[in-house]
Amino acid sequence: MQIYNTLTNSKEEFKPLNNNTVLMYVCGPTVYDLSHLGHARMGLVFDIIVRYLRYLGYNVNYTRNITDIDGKIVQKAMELKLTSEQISRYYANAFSKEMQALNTVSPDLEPKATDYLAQMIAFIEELIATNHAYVSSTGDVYFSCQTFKEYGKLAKKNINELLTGAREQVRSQDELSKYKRSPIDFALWKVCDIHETVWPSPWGLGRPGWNIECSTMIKHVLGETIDIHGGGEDLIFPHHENEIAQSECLHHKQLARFWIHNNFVNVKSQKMSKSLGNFTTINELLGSYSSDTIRLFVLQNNYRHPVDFSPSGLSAAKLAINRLVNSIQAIDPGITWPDFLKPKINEPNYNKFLPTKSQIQEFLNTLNIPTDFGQNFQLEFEEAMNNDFNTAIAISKLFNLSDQIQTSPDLKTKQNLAILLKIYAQVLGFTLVDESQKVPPSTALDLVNLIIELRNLSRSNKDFKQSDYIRDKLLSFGIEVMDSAKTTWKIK
RNA sequence: GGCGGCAUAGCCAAGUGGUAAGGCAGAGGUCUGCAAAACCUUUAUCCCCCAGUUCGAAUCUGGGUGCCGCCUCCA
Repeated sequence: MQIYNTLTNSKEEFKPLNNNTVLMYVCGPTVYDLSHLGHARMGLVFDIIVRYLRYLGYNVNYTRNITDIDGKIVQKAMELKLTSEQISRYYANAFSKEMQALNTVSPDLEPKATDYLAQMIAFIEELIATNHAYVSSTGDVYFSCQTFKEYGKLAKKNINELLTGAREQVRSQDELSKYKRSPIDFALWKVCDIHETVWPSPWGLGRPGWNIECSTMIKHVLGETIDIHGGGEDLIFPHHENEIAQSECLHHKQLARFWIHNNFVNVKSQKMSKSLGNFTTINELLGSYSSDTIRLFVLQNNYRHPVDFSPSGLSAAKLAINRLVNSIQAIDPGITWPDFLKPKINEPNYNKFLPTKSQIQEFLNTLNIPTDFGQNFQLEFEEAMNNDFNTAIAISKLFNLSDQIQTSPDLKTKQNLAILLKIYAQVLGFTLVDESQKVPPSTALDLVNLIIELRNLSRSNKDFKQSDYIRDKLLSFGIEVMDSAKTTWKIK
């Protein structure tokens, strides 16, 4: 299994530190607004990583934090005259629902910054005690970047260049830099006096800096060294760089062995972002496209390359998904699925128990799948995924399989290959639910009216045999028809 | 300015030394009372430009052009 590591800018063989257990932490959302496609991409990329690692048999501890301390949350709360907690709870909830609607596996742990204040303060105190941090004349606490000689190793930045860059650029921060020993030092604790959302600390009322929460929660939830740390590419600098600095200064241990970063969703080759206002929310998207469609659209691209958002791209993905859904119809409806493959969508956390390779293999052995094709398929699928999660190739194998199903002359082969397709689509998180015959309520109303109209046509033709048949049939569906001057109906 | 990335058919996109995956659109066909859907077949002598290394390059090296991201909150 090769994974591209941002730390070394190269693909490396992945092995967890401790046997079979993978400790994985992903930077989650700051909950102050609805999420957009870009957040969905982050969710989907790490969803695939968790799914596939579990498929390989790893015991993955998937932790994704919720940032519920942030100036933007405070600002929104003031605008709406609500508390920060109300705002963050609302949007954390919305995010969780959206991620579920996208059929992503839920994190095992979802720590919130507000639950780790004491630990953050202790963390900062230790950094001060070891001279990696200092209290400025304003009372704010800063991390002293120059005490960490490896500062810049993740983002490949040279500390001197950062210093010159900062001097030229951050003119608006002149005020601030007077209190910092170095312009690149970042805040660990900021004192402030907005009543609503401040916490007491040895340095006075205030809020923790953004970077300290992840270092602290990783330490307390997962440990001092984790296997995988992930997030969006824009977090590399300064956020992840700063996490490394804080944690490694304190623990003298590597914070994360593999750093995985996903690229962005672009709109007309410009980054989709809140600040540019060119975003489409996940909810809007889910109104027009299924989770499978969105998933295909995202996963057809390499996760380290930008995806260009376009309605035509999504429509293409929608049609493509149809082909897989149609091929699945070849499955014998009488098949008995093993427990681990049964849909358990109504159970909470159903998707945490993902089938492993060996479970799938055991089941496939009971079927009579032509070994030449079936085994090649699995090998090629895994070869693709083992190469830094090359979902584009893995998906193309799904379409190859679909072609095999359609062109195979033998019914049993068709059925078995369709089972193979369904299982491996599931490994990639596709549901392949056939939604083509889902009748929306408004259409149901139109249908009843159409049948009443046709029945009235029979009645006016004095074809009472047919009109009675329709009335009885409708009644058996629970729809009572009443003929007066005008025919009416109601649900009985 | 520094660092990083990208440039492949009409469109999206994988491939990073051995002769171009996959999806959409297009073309032809099967099916069909008509229509639609579905399915099948087919579609790049070539991978931004120039020079070089090599038996062999889209893939490596050097140079150039264009686009994007990070360096400031952002997945």
